[in-house]
Amino acid sequence: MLRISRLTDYGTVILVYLAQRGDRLCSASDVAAETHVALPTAQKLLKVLAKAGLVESTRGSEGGYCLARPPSSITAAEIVDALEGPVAITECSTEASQCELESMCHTGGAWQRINQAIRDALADVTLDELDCPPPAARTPAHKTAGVTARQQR
Amino acid sequence: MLRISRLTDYGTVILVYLAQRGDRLCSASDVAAETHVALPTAQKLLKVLAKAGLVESTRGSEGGYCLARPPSSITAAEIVDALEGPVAITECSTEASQCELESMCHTGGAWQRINQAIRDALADVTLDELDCPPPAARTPAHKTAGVTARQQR
DNA sequence: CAATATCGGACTATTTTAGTCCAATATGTT
DNA sequence: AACATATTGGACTAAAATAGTCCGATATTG
Repeated sequence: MLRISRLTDYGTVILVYLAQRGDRLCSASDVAAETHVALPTAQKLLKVLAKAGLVESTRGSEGGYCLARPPSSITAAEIVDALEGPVAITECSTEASQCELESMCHTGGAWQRINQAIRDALADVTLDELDCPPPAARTPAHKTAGVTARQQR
Repeated sequence: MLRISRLTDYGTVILVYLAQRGDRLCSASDVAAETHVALPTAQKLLKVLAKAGLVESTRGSEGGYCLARPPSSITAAEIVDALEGPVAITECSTEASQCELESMCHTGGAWQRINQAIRDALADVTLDELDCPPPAARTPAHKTAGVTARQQR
């Protein structure tokens, strides 16, 4: 259905939470408790985010995670890239793969354009914008105004 | 990885082929042979596309499929909608679902905006634009210029 | 009436995604 | 120095979405 994975969704919530905490370190347990993401899942996500360089980790007692950069410099595109790999609408956008079977593959350029447009849209939103529902302005004409779902398990 | 499903990819190829054929009827076997999509899969896709109103079907001997509307009036958004349901980046964009757990769901408005941007990008591309690599103009600055992959089975 | 082709649904297999767990390592405290 | 706490890394299982297949029914043409 052309959606981001649940893990990416959870990961975003976690990042938003870390953004709210500022520079203070948060253990994985803290994050899980506050965001209502299952602990093992939160641990997994924090590991991935750390490897991607979006959060920094401190080991040992009193250790924990915090954002590696200010929230205004982290974009949705980076988050998606970190959690589910580079955006690639069509299959061959990433790998060479066995295409061009007799050059009958007429679809191509346009999907690349769409892909780029999506990337642009993602790059345009930063973490601090994800923090809170829009400041009453922006684009108020949305039909399905429900808030993002999130379930415990 | 935020990609369209393979079926949607195949479906697009099929629609492009039908567009090239103009008003002439094509049997599912024809389509499968020409597009190199497995026959049962092509049948399935054509059924879905017919139900969505993108193609018209004629039964009986000498029957087949053809586009229901001119290619310039069919957008990528419609194709995606038909083949994998409405675009909904986040889980609750579609159903009410059990969200707002203690109103700690701060992520919301921004994803809706991203979702809308993606829809706009999809709505901006029509079937005849998907037909062929871009007419040398548009946005020539794309890095990954590979053509979309498609494999037999 | 026979041949061809869509229609509609059910069904299986495959792949991707979620989620869990455990041993190892690092840091601070007693 | 030893212990408690917390990250790290990888492997592993379970669940769900996606792909792909098949069959009987229906409609149309010759």
